[in-house]
Amino acid sequence: MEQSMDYGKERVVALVDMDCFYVQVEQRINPELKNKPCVVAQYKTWKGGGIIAVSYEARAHGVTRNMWADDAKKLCPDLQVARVRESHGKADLTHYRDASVEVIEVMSRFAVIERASIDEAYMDLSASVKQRLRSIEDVQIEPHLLTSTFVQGYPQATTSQDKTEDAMLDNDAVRLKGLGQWLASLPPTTQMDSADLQLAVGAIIVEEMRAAVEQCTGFQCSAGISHNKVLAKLACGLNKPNRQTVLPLSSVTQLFSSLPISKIRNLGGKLGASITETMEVENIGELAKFTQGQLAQHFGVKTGQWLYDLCRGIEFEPVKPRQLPKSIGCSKNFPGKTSLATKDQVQHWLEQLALELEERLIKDRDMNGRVAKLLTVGVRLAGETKPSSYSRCCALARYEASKISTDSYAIIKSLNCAGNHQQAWSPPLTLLHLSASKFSDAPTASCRGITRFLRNDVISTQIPLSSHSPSASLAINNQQLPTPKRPGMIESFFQNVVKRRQDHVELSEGAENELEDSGEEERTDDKKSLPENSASTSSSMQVTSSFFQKKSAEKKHFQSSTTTADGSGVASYQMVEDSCQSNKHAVFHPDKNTYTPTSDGLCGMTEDSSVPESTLSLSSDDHMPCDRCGQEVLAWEMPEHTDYHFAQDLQNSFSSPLPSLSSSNQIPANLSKTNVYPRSKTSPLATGSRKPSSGSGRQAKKPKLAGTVTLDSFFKRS
DNA sequence: ACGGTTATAACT
DNA sequence: TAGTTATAA
Repeated sequence: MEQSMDYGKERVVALVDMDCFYVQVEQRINPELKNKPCVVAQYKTWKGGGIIAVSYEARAHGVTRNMWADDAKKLCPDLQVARVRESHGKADLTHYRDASVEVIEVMSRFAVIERASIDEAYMDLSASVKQRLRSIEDVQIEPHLLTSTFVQGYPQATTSQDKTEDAMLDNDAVRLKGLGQWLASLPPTTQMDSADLQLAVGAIIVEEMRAAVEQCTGFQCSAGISHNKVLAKLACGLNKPNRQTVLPLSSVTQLFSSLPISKIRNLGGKLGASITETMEVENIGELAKFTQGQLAQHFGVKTGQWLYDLCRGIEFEPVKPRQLPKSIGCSKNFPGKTSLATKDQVQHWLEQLALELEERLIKDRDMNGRVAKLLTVGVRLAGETKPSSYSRCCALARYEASKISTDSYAIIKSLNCAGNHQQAWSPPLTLLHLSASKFSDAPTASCRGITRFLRNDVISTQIPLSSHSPSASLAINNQQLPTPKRPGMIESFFQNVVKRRQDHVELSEGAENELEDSGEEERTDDKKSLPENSASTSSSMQVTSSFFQKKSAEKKHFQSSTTTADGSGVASYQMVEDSCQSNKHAVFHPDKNTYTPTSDGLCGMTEDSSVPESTLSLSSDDHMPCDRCGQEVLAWEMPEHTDYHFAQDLQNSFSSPLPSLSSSNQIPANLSKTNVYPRSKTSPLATGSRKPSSGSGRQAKKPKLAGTVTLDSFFKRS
C-alpha cells in the first residue's frame, strides 16, 4: 500500500504555529490585555522600545513587528504595550521559552514533533493517521470534527455565478461549504491509502491537538496540514489566526500559479531573489517549466533538485524528532553610541551574558539531562553590518558564569587594537553573543557526585593547589572546596568502590585495552549475555529519571569510536580543568582553526597579553592525551571520555559479575513521562546518522554513557 | 538604532 | 573534519 501511494503524498505533515505567541503569553499573565490591540516590546528608552510581537487587533491598525513602540502608538493610540522582562541588564525571554515548553509538551502527546522555533513545531502524523484510519472503520468523516479547518482550493468556484454566490456568504459559511465539498469527494475510510483521506484524518488529529493546547495552556494557534513541511508551513499561513488549513496536493497548481517565490520557506531571502532574477519568474509554479538540469546548473544539484520537486508541491525534508534546541545562547546589541569602547564594559557585559547563560544551562541540564561542551563567543565590530563579524569557540568545561566570562574574554581579547596598557577597547563592539552547544548526555546526579569525589581525591594527593587562589567564584572552579565534610551515603559507598577500582586498574591494564579498542563488540557481547533483561532495564530507567526529567525523545549516540569510545582516567579529567581554570589569553591553532584560552596562573581578566612560550608548546592544544588509553581527545570531549572509562572501571571493580550494560539507553521514548512516540520508519532517529559512522551502518546504537546504566542497575539491586 | 535567538547549508 | 560565515525565520 506504500507502493500505491502517489509520489509526494507519502506523509501527512503538519506545522503548528502559535498566534502572536509573545502577546498571548503576556495576555495570560495580565488578562487586562486580552482582546485588545496589544504588542510586546523590549526596552523602553529608545523610541519606546522595539516591537517583537503584535496582536491581531493591533495589526488591524497597521502595527507591525520591528516598529518602534512610539511609532506604533501614533497608528493606534489605544495600543497596550507589554514589556519583555529584563534581567542582567538585558532582555530576558524566559517567560516565552517556558510557555513554549508547555505547548510542546501538550503537542508531544499527539505526535513526534520537531521544535522549529520557540512558537512553531512540525509533526509527522503519517503513523497516527494510519492507526486512526484502522480504528475508524467505514465511517464518513463529519464536518463537525473539523470545526476550524479550511481546505485550500475549496469550494471550487467554477463559474462566476458560483463566485458571486460565495461572496454573499460569510467567512465561515464559505469555509463550511468548501469543507463539505471536499469531504464529499473523499473515498470511504476503508480506502486507507487515499492521500486526501489521510490529510482529513491528519486534520482531525490537529484539531484535537490544538484544542488540547488551548485547554491546557490557554494559547491559540494555527496549523497547516499537507504532505510535507514546506506545504504545511505555507498552508498554516493561509487562515490565521486560530484556524487550520488543509492543503491537498491537487490544489497546489492553482495556488502556486500566483504565489510569489518569496512566500516559500527558504526562498524569502537571497536565494529566492536570485531565482526570480536568473530565471525571470515571479511565481513558484513557473519553475515547473525548467528541467532539473537547468535548475541544478544555476543553483547547484541539491538546491536544483529541491526546487524541481518543490514547484510541483513535492518535498522530502524529514520531520526530525527533536523537542530541544541544539544550542543555548544569549546576545545583546550595543548600537550606535552605546557601543562598548572600554575593556571594563566588555568584561561587564560578558559577565552579564554569562550569568544568564549559566542559569539557562543549569536549568537545561536539570530538566533535560544533558550538558553543553562547546562555548562560542561572537561579536560585531562597530561599523560592520554582518550580524556577527567574528566568532571563536573554546571548551565549555563547567557551568560557571565567572569561568564562562573569563574564557570568553580571553578568546576575543585579540580583537582589541587599543594599546595593551590602555583602558580603551577599539574598535568598539556593537554586539556580544555567547552560546553553548555540542550537547551530550549529562552524568546523572550520582555520577556527578562521584566524579567530584574522585577529582578531589586526585587533586589533593597529587596536585598541590595552593596560594594563588583567585576570586571566590574561581575557587570553586579550582576545586578548593574540600571533600564533603559528611560524605553522603553515595560518597562513602564509593570510597570502597574506588579503592577497589584503583587496585583493579593496575592489574588489568591489558584486558581493559582490549575492551576499549573494540567497544562495539564489547557491547554486542553484553547484549548477548543479557538478551532481554527488561525488568532491570525499566527499573534502571526509573532510577535515572528520578535525577532529572528527560523531556525529549531524541537521543545522541556514539558517532565514531575514534573520538568517543575509548577512555581516559581521572587524572586527565583534571587536565581539562587545569588547562581552563584561569585564563588570560587565547592561543590560536592554525591547523585546527580553534582557540584555547590559556592560563598563566593568575585569575581574572587582567591585561597582560603576553603569551608565554611554554604555554604555547605545553598543553594549550584542544586535544589532550588520555592517560588511560593514550589517545588524543578533544578537551570538550574529555568528560564523556572519562565517564566512559569510569563506567568500565567501576564495573570491573565489582567482585561479582554484574548483569552489566543493559540496552536501556536504546529505549526510544527515553524517560519521558508524557511523550508517546510511535516510531515511524521514516523517523531519522531510526535511519539517519548524519555523520558517516566508519564502516558498517549498524542499527543498534551504542549507549552514550555506559556508566549510567551500570550505576543505576547497581542502585536498584542494593 | 531591524532585537534576540535558533537552525542549517555553504565555505574553507 | 571542524570551525566560521551566510542565510533564513
